[in-house]
Amino acid sequence: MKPTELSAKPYLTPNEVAAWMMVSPITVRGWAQKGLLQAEVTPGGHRRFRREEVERFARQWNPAGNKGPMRILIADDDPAVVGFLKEWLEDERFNTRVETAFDGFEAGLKVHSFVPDVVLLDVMMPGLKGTEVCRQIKQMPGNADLRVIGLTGHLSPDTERALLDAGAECCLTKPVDMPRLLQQLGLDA
Amino acid sequence: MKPTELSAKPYLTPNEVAAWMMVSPITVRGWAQKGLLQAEVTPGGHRRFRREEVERFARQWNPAGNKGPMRILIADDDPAVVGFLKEWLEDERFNTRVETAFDGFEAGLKVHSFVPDVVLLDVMMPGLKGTEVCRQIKQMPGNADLRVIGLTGHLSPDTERALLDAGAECCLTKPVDMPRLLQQLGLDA
DNA sequence: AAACAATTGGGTAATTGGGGTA
DNA sequence: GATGTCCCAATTACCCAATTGT
Repeated sequence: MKPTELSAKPYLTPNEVAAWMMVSPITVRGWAQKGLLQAEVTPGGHRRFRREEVERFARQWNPAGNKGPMRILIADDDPAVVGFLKEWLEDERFNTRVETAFDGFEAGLKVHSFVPDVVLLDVMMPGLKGTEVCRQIKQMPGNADLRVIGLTGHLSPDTERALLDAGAECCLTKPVDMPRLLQQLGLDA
Repeated sequence: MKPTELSAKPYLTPNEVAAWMMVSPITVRGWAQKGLLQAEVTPGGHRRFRREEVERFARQWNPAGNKGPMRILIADDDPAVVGFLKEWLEDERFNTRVETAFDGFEAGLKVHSFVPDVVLLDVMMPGLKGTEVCRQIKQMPGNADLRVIGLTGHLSPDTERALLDAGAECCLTKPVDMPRLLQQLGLDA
């Protein structure tokens, strides 16, 4: 029997995480205790880390020197809009990773699990206030650099100002002018 | 052998239990030897574990923590309901930490940032489908043990069944019968 | 039925893990 | 903020013979 098919196990021990992150096991323990890194617990009280969670954590603590694909989260309740944007943005010419959210809850979850660089946010999603969402994102420690681009059908000067005040980078109208969006994202180079 | 038709078989082998509990088979053997985990025995002396028994054993060590306050996230767009629940649940007699979310996005964020043991979820929040939210929570790595208790004004058998299927623990009607809720949470002991 | 690979049990030694504190 | 150390419990590795499933 092969003792270590490390890539096969769906979970990692603290030691394995420590080795991967090039830190001491004690540090990993600290992360877990502070809730920064989510852990499962064996009946005996030892921690086990799911691979996905470790990867998420690694991404989160990385963005300092980040290279790699631009991570884009599209949050809109209209599947047509989402599909359209996703189609454009996943073009092979760009170096992007695209994730979608069709309601506010999913968007909130994925801000943490996907750790996007940019959020394309429908500011008129049912049950949500775009400005509030924007403010909440920016308010979270570590998310200050997360870019937010608002999308809306009817853009009044008031709502736009409110959005920008809340920390949004800009606000575009639907239907989306893709060249404009690509330029804003910096994908037109 | 097939990957895992875990939910089909009535009993589990030591290896399967080990994978489930994120532990090595040897550890499972240890649990069985100490009598912590009850086992059947084949004619040849190999152990077989009944599903119910393994679940019992797993829950014995996990449920809402043997240590620390119970972390409760209240997700409801009605400030009156939230305030009422928060007031009750923060009673000093209980060992609780209560956090609130007034829309789906905030709820999604706080599932990760607050890391609740239980979510009290208004299943009729604007822009949200309670069953979807529930499913998304359960689907996330590490959140399998997160309890979800639905709250709704009008509880139809259909919506209740859908919620339970999605992984909710139960569904209560508003106005909330607090003794009932406390009992469900396990705070009435 | 017979062969074969994978799994399991038993026992002991070695390693790892958690918590608290420096 | 990350790490070292101590104590003690939980988990794992390694030995080989027996059982299981195909």
